[in-house]
Amino acid sequence: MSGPGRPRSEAARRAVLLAALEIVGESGYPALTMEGIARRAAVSKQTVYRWWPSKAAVVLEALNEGAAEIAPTPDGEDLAADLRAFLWRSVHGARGRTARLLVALMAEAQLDPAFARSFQSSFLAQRRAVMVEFLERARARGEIGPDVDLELIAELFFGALWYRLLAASGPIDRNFADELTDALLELLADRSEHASGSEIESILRRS
Amino acid sequence: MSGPGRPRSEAARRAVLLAALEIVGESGYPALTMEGIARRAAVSKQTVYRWWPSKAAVVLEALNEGAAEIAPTPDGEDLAADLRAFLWRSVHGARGRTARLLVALMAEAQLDPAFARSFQSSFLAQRRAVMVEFLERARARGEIGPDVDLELIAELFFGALWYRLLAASGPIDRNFADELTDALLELLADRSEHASGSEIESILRRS
DNA sequence: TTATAGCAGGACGTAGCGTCCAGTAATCTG
DNA sequence: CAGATTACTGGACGCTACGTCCTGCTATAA
Repeated sequence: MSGPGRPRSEAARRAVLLAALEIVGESGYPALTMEGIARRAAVSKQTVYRWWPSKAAVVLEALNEGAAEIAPTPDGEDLAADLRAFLWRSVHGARGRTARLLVALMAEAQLDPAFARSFQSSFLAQRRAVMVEFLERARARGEIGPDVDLELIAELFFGALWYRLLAASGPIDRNFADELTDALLELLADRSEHASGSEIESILRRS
Repeated sequence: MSGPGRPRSEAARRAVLLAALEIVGESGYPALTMEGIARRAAVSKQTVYRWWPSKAAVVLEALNEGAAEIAPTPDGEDLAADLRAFLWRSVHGARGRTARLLVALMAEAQLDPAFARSFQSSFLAQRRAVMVEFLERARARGEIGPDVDLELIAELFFGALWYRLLAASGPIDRNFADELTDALLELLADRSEHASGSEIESILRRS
């Protein structure tokens, strides 16, 4: 398939990703530099710039590389149990070493518009989509009413999770996941009279 | 009051804060540097380092300077209306120029542990506390049941707001504030049987 | 008047930035 | 095999900001 010319070195690619992870693990993300990556990977600086525009791009690829084995979400027949499992998996996957990478990438996305686009589309939006699809399957089984905004539910969850990560407002543990599960289940229990009543009220109040 | 020696120059202080805001406004936060601040403020670099440890600290002080006139939250007798007003005020205050400052500071907090501490304690925790106190006053009036975790409510709100800011997942407008208001009101409507049932379930499920 | 603290102006070495070049290495096409 | 094409190395480049230091001057309190 690939045209003429020397093919890209897979060894160099892996060495770069590994070096980046090692440096972050040992010295923290702020200490990561393109020069340092090239040195540690024993690779020319030119090669690094050839394939990645910034250190954040390197880290994002390393992260996606490791997170390739995301097992699909198992759906049962009990929304409460399924959601609890789903949220716990998500919360559990945002701890320790991974947590440090996540917050660093989110920070970088705020400072680098080009990286922001790839991070938002190739990571954040993906995660939201997975959750929304999970909820839509439950709705198809009749476990969620038609009047609940599933996008909003997903945003409440990821918002709370990211807030804990970024604001260090509390532990990211099983209890946190359970509290969120209970709250979201309450919102998913579509008591339509109350819900539509509330919407009408808000419309009136706005005028 | 102050001991001997030349007093701190208020003119220099204001010049530094103003210069920082101007540079951010014109060229964006990433273009802000300590050297640039000193140049623009026509102030010695030494003076800047004398009073602020980092550019983020300068911006945080400038932000707090401008946000000094935060009017106290008016409590009425209707939780729904009060909460709607409260959330809208908060959402409205996180837009435009201020939004750019906020995301930059949050980003910096992830990369600079020393700044993270001051940002979390002197800003994020403050905002949460104001909201929790607002909710506690409503609870004291009997508008919120005793079994609702007000800290969690506040975290859901700020989480969603910050997520919109950082992930650019949607517009930060009146409709967004209203959706959040409706969702939180639903959670604040303490239907205790349902809630405690859910908690018991979660305890059983954990064992 | 003297001690004390703040400010201006500039110099310093360090380090990463992002780009460029010349030379070498690996692969496809004819 | 020969030539075209692309990738990788190694080093160099100017640039900019970093954070610290020094000298001399200025403004206030005791």
